[in-house]
Amino acid sequence: MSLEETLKDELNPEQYRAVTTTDGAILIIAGAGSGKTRVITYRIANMLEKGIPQSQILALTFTNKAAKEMSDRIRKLTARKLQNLTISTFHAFGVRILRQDIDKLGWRTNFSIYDETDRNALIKESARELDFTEDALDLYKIGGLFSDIKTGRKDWQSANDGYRELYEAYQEGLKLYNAVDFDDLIVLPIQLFRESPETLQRYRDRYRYIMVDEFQDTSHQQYEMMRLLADKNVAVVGDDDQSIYSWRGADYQNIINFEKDFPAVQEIRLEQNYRSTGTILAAANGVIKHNTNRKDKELWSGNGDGQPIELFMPENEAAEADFIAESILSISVEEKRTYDDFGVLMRANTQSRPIEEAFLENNIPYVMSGGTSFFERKEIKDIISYLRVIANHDDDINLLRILNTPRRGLGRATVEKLNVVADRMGYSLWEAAKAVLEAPEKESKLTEAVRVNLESFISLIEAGKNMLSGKGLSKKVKAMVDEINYYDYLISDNPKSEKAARFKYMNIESLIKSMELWENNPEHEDTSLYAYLNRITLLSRDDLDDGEEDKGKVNLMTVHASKGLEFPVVFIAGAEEGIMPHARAVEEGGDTAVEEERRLFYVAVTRARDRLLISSCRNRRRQTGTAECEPSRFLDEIPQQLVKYHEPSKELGPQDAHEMLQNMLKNLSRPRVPKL
DNA sequence: CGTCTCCAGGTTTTT
DNA sequence: CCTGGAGACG
Repeated sequence: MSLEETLKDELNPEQYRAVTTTDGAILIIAGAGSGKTRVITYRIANMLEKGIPQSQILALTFTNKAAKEMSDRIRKLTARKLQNLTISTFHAFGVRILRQDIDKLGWRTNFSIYDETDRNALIKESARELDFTEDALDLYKIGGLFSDIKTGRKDWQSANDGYRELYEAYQEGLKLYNAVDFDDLIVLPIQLFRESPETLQRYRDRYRYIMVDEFQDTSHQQYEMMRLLADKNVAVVGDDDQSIYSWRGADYQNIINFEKDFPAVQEIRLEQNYRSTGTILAAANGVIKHNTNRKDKELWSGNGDGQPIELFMPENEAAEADFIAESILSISVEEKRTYDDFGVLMRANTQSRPIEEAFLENNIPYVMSGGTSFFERKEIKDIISYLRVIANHDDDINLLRILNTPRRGLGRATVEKLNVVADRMGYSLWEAAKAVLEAPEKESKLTEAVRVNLESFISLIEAGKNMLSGKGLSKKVKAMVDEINYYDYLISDNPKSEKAARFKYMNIESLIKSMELWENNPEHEDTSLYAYLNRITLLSRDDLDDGEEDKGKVNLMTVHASKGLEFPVVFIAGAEEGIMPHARAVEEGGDTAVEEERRLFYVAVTRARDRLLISSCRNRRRQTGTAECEPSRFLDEIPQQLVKYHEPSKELGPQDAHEMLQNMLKNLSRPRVPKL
């Protein structure tokens, strides 16, 4: 069947129009489950089929996961190699631009990208230099303020002016260390485009067709970046009801801006839901209509009613976790489902622990996506820091991190000495270290031991230049990890538990493993250290390329991470006041925040295809002990006839439940994990 | 001068 | 639980 026939066959009239309208500006309002991903992928496949070169197409997404999913699907659909097609997150696209052209803004192209941890370290460092009083330092708040300032969400006002000097020091630090932060990945390309029209024109000439997914989640800055790039063929896809990133600057008013900036825009609305049962959809509609500030629309479904939504009220989070594990085991048998048919959604990463424990106990394979990123782990950050410093010697923040990790006798006093030189000369620490070592003995004032240690550190980093080009990055990294005796360091650093040390070492091994997979993937042409680092900073753990390993496992994730995904069976864990809506959001943001929390709940509900199970604990452990919980207000907004309540099964303690499960397991013939 | 040990405090969501 | 900081110790 030709693609044309496939399109006619598989798409409804609106979808068909969205797919085949390739020229001009298009706004696609796509409700949950309305086949949005399908429309986007078919649209791109169709463009390729029509002979538009891959290189002219740019698709911008919000998460790496979405980008990956999109290119996987297009690859399947077209059976082509997609070497020149650009499907990327806004941030990754920003990196790409900066890697090419950041020299025009005064950085060097081997710049480092600072994540939250690095940024905090830099703020702390800057504060120290300015003699900021320690108690005035709430890094969380200051980081947020700096981000708001940088992206133009806030101006300096009397209330904030106290931090102005610190902000300027922070900015100077970034430049001195040849580093940029996450906001810069969007802000600097815009600045570049403004200051260098030729550069902008180059990109405009190249990307003739632009598409933006999850448009409701774009920030003003991201919108601006898109607007500058877009010539006339630009399609944006979004759903105001699924806008859940306003805390990060997302503003679905961009939809209105879009209509203003591209007056000839055609609007296409996709309101038929293909995903969920009528019951689930009715619940979702019932909830979302409590929001006042939205485009009025109602999704409809041709699917049957399906089963009622099931609501459980477990005693506490451990019982909740047991309930989820138990249900997965029984449903997978009764309905012959594989583990990857299940999605377990939660509001916050903190909820994952008991659930993971229950999965482990019951031998349920699972993947946890998002969450404390793999790359935030100390041991991983340490190794990556080495790589960053090898790529960019002037990266003080990462240099400070590894200078004495593992211990090599270069402590506070040495750093202080180097800092003095660095400050006086306007050097980075690396330059300062080199200068101090080259200076005559008297000048340097370093003890002989320190001198030797510093020299060997420097030659270690310089030896790393063999990673900059050529092949076998993973091998070289492994050799370096051995060379610095990182495993011994882990053991001495975790004296209580050799197990912990080994676990951390295994994390490093899986990092190296993923590196190996990455460099052996024929689609990745550039496998230099730079290319690797570019990619890594913007990734979270679930983006790690571990091949097919994640297939056939239960999906555990935050609601935020679940956007754009669907599962035949969905659990929503922790549907309690204080969690959903989150107490913090209610405190800080009032009604608007509750509306966003409601959209979040709406997103969670609409992930489900066939079955939706919601649990609301009656008690939950807090830092300070156990607190009683009330069911989430959103539960009351689900029409009651759709819900089947389950009384808490008090008599069945964890012990009994465990026994019951063991019995069940014995009776099962093994292969529940699907063959790949 | 560097390292070790103990203690407090912390997490909403992500690039 | 895990990280980071302060202060004691070698």
